[in-house]
Amino acid sequence: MVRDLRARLPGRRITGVDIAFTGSIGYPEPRELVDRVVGQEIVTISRRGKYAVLGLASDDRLIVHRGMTGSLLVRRRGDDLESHVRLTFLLDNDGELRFRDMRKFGRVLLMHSGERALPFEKMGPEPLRRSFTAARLAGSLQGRSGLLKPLLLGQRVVAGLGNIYVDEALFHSRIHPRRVAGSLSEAEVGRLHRAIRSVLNAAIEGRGTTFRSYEDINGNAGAFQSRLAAYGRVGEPCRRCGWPIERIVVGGRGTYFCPHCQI
DNA sequence: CAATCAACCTGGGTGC
DNA sequence: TGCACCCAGGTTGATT
Repeated sequence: MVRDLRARLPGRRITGVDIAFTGSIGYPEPRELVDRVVGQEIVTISRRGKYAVLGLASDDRLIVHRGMTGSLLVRRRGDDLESHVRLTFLLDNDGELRFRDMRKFGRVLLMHSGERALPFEKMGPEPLRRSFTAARLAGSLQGRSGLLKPLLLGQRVVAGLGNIYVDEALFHSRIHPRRVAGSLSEAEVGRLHRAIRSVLNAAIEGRGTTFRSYEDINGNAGAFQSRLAAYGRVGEPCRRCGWPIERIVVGGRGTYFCPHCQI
């Protein structure tokens, strides 16, 4: 999503904001956000964990989290309005950036670059950067008595993993999702580290996973769902050993795994 | 501090 | 058809 936005938005100026649901704005008050955003040029597009960051010429940053069902759409003025569009940023080229979010769990925030961005404060390393090493992962898991999967979902050990990609990473590293985090051997941590990176790289390459509502900035589905090995495949044969994939609940989240391969 | 769990929302699917 | 119930790519704040 960020790569697509980067090809379309830099250089555009925001000429207005239409707010259909104020709850989608997390900070500051809607009035202030509009005042600070209108007239500003979008200069940079970046990402931290699951947050997209739109850098404005004023050094304010628009920070977007899609929640469970959110999407950002780049449309032309007058294009048919999708359902559940909560915010619309009007652009100076007759375009629009629409924030669509059925379940209203997504948020848009505006923070100055000097301001401490709370969502980022306790976030762990970027999984695709060199600073995320197997040794660092091992150090973060060591001594932890909680379950591995909820820890990986917590964004503090490593940023950006959600329920689908955690299940996929655990499948490919052949680790049971109910393992205690601190119990992994060095070899297992190495496999997990490698699997996290390969799964994320493959999912980005596949332009995302459309299991239900994920859509890119043009409204198109991703393609990675066809390459999922565990998530959502309950009852279907494991791609490694043929045993039926099972669904259990771990940390309150639906969890798919192969009870034969994942120890 | 760490772990657990309800709460926030809307809609799709299933079974009776 | 209607209705109850379960499930869903996430995070946070209250409670153990």
